[in-house]
Amino acid sequence: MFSKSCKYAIRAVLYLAIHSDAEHKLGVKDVAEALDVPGPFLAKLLQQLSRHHLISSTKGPNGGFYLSETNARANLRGVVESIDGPEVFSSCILGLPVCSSQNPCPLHSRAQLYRQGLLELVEDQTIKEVAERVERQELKI
Amino acid sequence: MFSKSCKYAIRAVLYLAIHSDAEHKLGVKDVAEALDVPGPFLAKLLQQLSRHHLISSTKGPNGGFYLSETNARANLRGVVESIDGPEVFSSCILGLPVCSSQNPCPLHSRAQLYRQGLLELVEDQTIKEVAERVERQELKI
DNA sequence: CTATAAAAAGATAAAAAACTCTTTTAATCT
DNA sequence: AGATTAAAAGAGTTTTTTATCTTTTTATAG
Repeated sequence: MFSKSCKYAIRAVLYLAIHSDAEHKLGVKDVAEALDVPGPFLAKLLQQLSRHHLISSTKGPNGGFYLSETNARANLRGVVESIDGPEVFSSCILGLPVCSSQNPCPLHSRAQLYRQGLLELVEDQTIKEVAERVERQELKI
Repeated sequence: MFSKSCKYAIRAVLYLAIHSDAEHKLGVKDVAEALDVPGPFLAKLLQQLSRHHLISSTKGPNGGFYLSETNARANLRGVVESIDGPEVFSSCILGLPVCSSQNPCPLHSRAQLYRQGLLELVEDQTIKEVAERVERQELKI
């Protein structure tokens, strides 16, 4: 469903939500090791998220990545769209160039249901909320 | 969501459901041109589906691919599983190696909803039914 | 039984995604 | 100001997915 990159990105954002803030920034290495994902690759993803203002970062000593309060109040949709592109939520499930309610593919109407589920998945709770749930229930990222 | 291969496969199966039967077999080229997908690549996919008995084929003059009555009474789940693997319907949405109701990832419970939608999409109608709808409503494949 | 048509199989090539390494830039601390 | 730290940026490399080409097998028709 989501690309590998996107999965890494979501997990990294949740990790930052739990373990970082403006006073406690984390280096790429910290996050990469904690999540067991390739460091230099994750760096690229975090840079991309940072450029899109979905996470925050500063350079230099004591620099690193972190989630600002504002970042944490957003939901995961932006993260997904930033990495996999906005079309993951709208593109035709059969890959047809044109597919809409007007001109639907054979699976269009049913695909809407699953699409809705997907949107709710990333939209109906903030990153902070997900992160708090992870802490409360001691979930693994 | 589905790989490109899988999208081609679904469309090809629907095309066969509409335009072929045991007496009217189609060559790879016919299908590839009708769907505007790369011929040799589609050939591989059709061979794979044939090996898994999801579509039928015969060699030689007047040979080709077609859907038997039995093939057409199945649903699309087998097609998807044959190409993209069965795990598309069960693997963790965050890519975690272990993720279950016992040991859920942060998005697990909500992901179930979308997963359910996906399964219904491919399971709750037969290929024949989808194909008939395509004909009735003149849908594009 | 021979020629032919079409799928099956195998081997190869191109494109995209995933991953790595090196250099540059910008903060901070002494 | 100079040294240092860590992100940003750029330039590769590897792996996987997508696509192509060639040869082999098998069924049919003449």
